[in-house]
Amino acid sequence: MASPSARDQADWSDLLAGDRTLLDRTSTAERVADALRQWIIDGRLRPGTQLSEHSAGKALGVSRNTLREAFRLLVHERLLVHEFHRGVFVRVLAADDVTDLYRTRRLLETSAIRAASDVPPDLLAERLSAIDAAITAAEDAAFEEHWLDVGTANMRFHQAITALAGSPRVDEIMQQLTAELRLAFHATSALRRFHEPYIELNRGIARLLADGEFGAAARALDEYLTTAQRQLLDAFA
Amino acid sequence: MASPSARDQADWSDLLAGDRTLLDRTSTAERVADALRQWIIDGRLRPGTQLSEHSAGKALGVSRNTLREAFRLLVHERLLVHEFHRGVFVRVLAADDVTDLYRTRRLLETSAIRAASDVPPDLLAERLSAIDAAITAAEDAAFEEHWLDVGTANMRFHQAITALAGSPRVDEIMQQLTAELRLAFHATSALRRFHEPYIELNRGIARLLADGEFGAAARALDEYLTTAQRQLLDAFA
DNA sequence: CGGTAGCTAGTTGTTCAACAATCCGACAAG
DNA sequence: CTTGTCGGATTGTTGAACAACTAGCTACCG
Repeated sequence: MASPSARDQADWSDLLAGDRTLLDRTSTAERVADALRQWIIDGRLRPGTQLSEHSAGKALGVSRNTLREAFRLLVHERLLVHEFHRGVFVRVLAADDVTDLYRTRRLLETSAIRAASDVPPDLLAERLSAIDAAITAAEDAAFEEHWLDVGTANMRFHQAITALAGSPRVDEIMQQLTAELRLAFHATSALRRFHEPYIELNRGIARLLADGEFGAAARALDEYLTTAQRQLLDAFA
Repeated sequence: MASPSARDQADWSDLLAGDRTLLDRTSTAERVADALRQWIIDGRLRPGTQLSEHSAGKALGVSRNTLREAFRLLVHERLLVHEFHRGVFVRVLAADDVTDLYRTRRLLETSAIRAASDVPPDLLAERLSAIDAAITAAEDAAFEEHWLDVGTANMRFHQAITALAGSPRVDEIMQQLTAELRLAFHATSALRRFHEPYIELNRGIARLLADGEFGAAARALDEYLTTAQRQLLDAFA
């Protein structure tokens, strides 16, 4: 018990416990849901598309029951809508949805920034570097003119912002919101014009955060999101 | 088209469209999920209980597949946990979960209060009256010594607080958080001592809101939640 | 010509039965 | 006390079957 080898074994079990969740997640329905989610996020499945159980099941090589379980998961994430006795469709966002998505984002992101003032310095530095990494990734992708990747990196910037709150639940909520937002982005064809100008604004906000100007950063982000929302709503009409 | 009967028909279709969502929600899996959710929230299913597919399916009179769909829904709401090849269990909250739940609540509720300053007066009055109604319900239930109902009314108070943000998504997030919180409450046997003292504090916050003192109300709620969190964490040990 | 009722074909909702994969406890061996 | 092995029980997944429903077509009637 007090021997060195016992101590090693305790360390092993801790490490294994951390990985267990990753190894266990091999359910067929979840993998199907992962694939569908990726297809929707990438825009390979356009909003409004109907996913028939028979053809989708045959295409993916899974049974109807398994596929229905996967559908349920994505319906709960709001990526699909389920109409009783009619089928499931890739969600089509309405203008109201965009408004509410941005309202929720604004609330979460600005609160997370304000909560950052209570974070211990070492943790804060770690989270700020995650924000910087996302911006750098966006800059690199813009240089190579991969506008879809720019969008992905921008999303990761905003997720890193909410991660300042240090809450797993808030992180998951934000992840779901960003996936939902992709549905809106696919409505705008000009991805470049939509994503490119925000990289610089993101850099500015990161600078304010690095200087500890949390209030100013929150205000800047609030204004920023209002602009983005308006631009996206315009593209809807 | 312009005849009175055509107008009547238009009115009918509007009315029917409003009810359709209620009538359509007759999926067996969802009704099963509703029943299970209620049992968990009421404490009839204690945290840690395993729900075997066979016995639960026989008890509810539904097939295994339908039951599994219902399980998926509740797993996604974090009321159940699913362990691969082992089964589903009523969630057992850890201290970390309670901490994170309160962190998220604090973020959402205080932000919603701060957002209330931008709400038009007539809408604001409506939402404030919903808050008052919840407090009154709690007072009545306390008078009759129905402590479970006091807890329910208190939850509704907090949901009414977040409703100040005016966002359907925030409302849904909060509803899920409160359901999850019930799991924690069932760990404390002394429901009365836990819920009763907060009624008066709620009333005080409502008064601040009615006076337009949003900043003070947010600060009071923040402190309040910190106290409640500590009390709940103590009950966990 | 316009609209309505009924019919048909195809899809979804739900159940059932079967088999494979996995977990769990018990028991035996070192 | 740990390690292997085995058998029963539970879950994961599939396929088929039937009921319930939707949508589009047709024929009929005014």
